[in-house]
Amino acid sequence: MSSRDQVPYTVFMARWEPNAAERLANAALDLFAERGYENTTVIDIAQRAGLGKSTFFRHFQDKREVLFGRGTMNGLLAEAIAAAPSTAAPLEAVAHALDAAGREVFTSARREFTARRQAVIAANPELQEREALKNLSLIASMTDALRQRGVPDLTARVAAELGALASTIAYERWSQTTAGDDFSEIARQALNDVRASTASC
Amino acid sequence: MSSRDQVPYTVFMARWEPNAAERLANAALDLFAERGYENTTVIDIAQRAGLGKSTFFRHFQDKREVLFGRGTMNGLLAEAIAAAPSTAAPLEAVAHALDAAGREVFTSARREFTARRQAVIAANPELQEREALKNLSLIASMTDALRQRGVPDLTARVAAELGALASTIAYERWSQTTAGDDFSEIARQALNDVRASTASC
DNA sequence: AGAAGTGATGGGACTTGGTGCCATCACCGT
DNA sequence: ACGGTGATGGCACCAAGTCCCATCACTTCT
Repeated sequence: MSSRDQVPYTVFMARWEPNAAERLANAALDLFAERGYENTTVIDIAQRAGLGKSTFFRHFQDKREVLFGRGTMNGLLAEAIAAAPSTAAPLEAVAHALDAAGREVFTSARREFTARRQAVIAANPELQEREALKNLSLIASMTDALRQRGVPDLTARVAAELGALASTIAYERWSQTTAGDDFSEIARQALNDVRASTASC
Repeated sequence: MSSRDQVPYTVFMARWEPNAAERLANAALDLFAERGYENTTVIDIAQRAGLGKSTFFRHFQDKREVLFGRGTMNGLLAEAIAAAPSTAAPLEAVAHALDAAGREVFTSARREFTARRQAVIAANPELQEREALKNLSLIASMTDALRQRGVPDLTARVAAELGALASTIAYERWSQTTAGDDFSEIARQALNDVRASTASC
């Protein structure tokens, strides 16, 4: 308290700096990577971000959600599917969606960040549950978007499911490549591989 | 304490009656159906089963797990896939697995119970997360079982995923039928429908 | 029969996730 | 200078989950 008065205000005033949610997310990822998810308290996260416990829960529904940020993916994929040419087959529309994901989310700039995040998730069942649910939500969004294109119900579900599988496989390959390969290309290839595999079932 | 001595022993001695886990699971399903998952305390469940909180957590890892019992499904599906004739294509082996599930798990005797359980899950996101994770685990088991039959990696994943989708769809149809339809038949039909849909993608 | 052992249970203390409420603070417009 | 607004902090509180130890019913050995 007394030492605080001797130094420039901004050094200590994390309280009113902007981007509280982003600071919290970064602090969380750092701590999870350092000591693990279970050995990190919400209070720990808030403190590292220069905030309080209350503020954490004002920005995130729960402790897990801090790793899954603003779920902008659903809308992104749905819009990309809707924007696909009306002549495109279901899986081609899904390919458009994966392309959009590569352009907007899985950019080469965020590759390292995404990898760290994924490592944390892989190390904790609680986080895997949340991720599984988010994935279900993505599939539901894609299914809806396909239905609105006039795709029959069952076909829409199958296409969305195959798209999600291709996305998962693409992500695995993308995070293993050392070079700065483009996610969109990898995803397109993965989707073709998946489509080919459906034939040999 | 004093009143306990005045009445027959067995009336109050839930403590040493057998099947503690089963009693807990039944009590939990009842209470969840009555007041909802969130309005039910672990202590409530334990009390209705005539047990204590400690005992609950000795039988189940957490509050959610009480609805997902002994995960015997993984082994069942894996064994059924392994037992399928070596000439069977991947999806045919998966069909064998769904058949086994219909014979051992989704029996007409358990239809009502399964329906109540599913209604409770559908009403709560926390439980949906757990179910999503269990489903991932099932898919992983089936994928492994297929790989051990010599099925290539990607094909195994696709087949397992399509099988899981067929299973979900079959379950939806099965729980909607008023008659005592056989799950195995419905599942076989659902798998055929899914396979047909993959063609029109 | 009595003693010792075994396994399931009960219960309380404790940590943590999560909610609710209210006072406080910085900033903005009047 | 004044009041309004929105973000924050802190506290009290409940429930989930962990730990530890005493207790109890039942078994086995002496």
